[in-house]
Amino acid sequence: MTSKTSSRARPRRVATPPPPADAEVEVRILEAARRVFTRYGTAGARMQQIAAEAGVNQALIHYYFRSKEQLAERIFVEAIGKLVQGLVPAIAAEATLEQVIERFVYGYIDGLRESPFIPSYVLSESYHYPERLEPLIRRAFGTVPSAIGTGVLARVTQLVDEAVAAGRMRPMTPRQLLINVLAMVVFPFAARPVLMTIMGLDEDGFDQLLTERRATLPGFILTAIRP
Amino acid sequence: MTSKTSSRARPRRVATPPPPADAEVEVRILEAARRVFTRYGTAGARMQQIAAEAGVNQALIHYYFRSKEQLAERIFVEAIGKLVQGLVPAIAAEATLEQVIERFVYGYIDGLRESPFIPSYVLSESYHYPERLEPLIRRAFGTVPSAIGTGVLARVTQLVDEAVAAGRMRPMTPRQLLINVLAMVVFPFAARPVLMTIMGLDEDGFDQLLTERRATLPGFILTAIRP
DNA sequence: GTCTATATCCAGATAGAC
DNA sequence: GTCTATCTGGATATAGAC
Repeated sequence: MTSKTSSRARPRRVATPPPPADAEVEVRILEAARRVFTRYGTAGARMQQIAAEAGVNQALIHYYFRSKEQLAERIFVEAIGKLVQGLVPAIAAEATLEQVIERFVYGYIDGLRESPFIPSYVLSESYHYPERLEPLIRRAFGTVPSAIGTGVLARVTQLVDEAVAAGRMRPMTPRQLLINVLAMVVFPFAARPVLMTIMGLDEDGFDQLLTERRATLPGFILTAIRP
Repeated sequence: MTSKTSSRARPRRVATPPPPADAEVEVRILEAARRVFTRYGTAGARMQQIAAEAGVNQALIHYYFRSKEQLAERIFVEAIGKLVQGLVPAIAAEATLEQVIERFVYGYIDGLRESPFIPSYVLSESYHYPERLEPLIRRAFGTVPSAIGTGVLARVTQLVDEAVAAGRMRPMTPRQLLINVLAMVVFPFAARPVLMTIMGLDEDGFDQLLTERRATLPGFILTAIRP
């Protein structure tokens, strides 16, 4: 359906090494698309702006990526990947619940500070196109999306059971714990503009708030799960 | 600037009692607009769909609300109002920190369950049009936005000081506590589609999760602040 | 106030020269 | 591969009859 000698000018995307330096333009477009889509969302993004920021013209974007929709999907899948990648390794590590929580909080906050717009973008897109969510996640990870959740939850359950059995933790449903931790780490990023506005913070002020947060959040959570 | 005998056909909006039954169409449009804007966001919303859902034609929307932008602002301000209204009364009440937290969690979760899309909508719009946020909040409350935050924070500080002095709580910056509570209450709504997808939940399953959450969250928070 | 018809604009996408 | 020029559709907004 795609690899025939199509009469349309479309670059083949096959399992061969990428062209030497050819990729440069494509990369510039992708970077620009990342900026524009994450900032304005799929519906608000303009191909013209992507073209301008990439230093090319609109036609070239269509040459490389066919349509706005395909480009948008690509960026979204990428972003979802980033979000989940930060979650899984910390949780998979061989450690106690307390260590996992602490490492996750530190690691995820640090990771998000480097891409602070990802949470807002992903949540917003997921909300506006929920029906796309499942197939896109499936494409990103080659598995049913709920399998990710199930996998993570299974591991959290294991850690919780262990901690409860050892008397270090009071009983608690793993999924609520997971949501609590996720919420406290991700929410400040997702609500950033609102928090900045009602708290009267500028960029630096917000950054300080995050630093303070990183230092105090693990303690808060670990206290909350004590027996 | 608005009340002169303008030659343009635009309904006057003055401080007089609303017309008897005339308002019906306007209300239908507003309700439709609320549904469409909150669901698709300003950029994704279509005037045609609002017209269809209101059972009128596009021209009539422009007759009442002049432009898409003005209508969008109206809906957004309304939504912000709902979000903040749910926050302030619980916090203003004469009670201890523990009581305030418990009441707030119950009240806010219950409130959001009735308008479950408000958080996603407000966060998404705030992210995509951050520069509009301050004037809009100012218009909605007739005060500088940060005054809201400052007011809330002042009250939380008071409650925290009191609880710490009484030895019921370990020291903690009020703003981090506020963010923690807000995060845990709001995040599940804001991340609803993502959570449903990766946890493999349908509407009912998610509803159950919220019920479970309502029951367990106050305990989690109150444990976290213990000395 | 409410409608139909239409103007206007703008964005995504394509054609085709180089 | 990359460009300019252009097509086409769709969306907001207006004109004007009723």
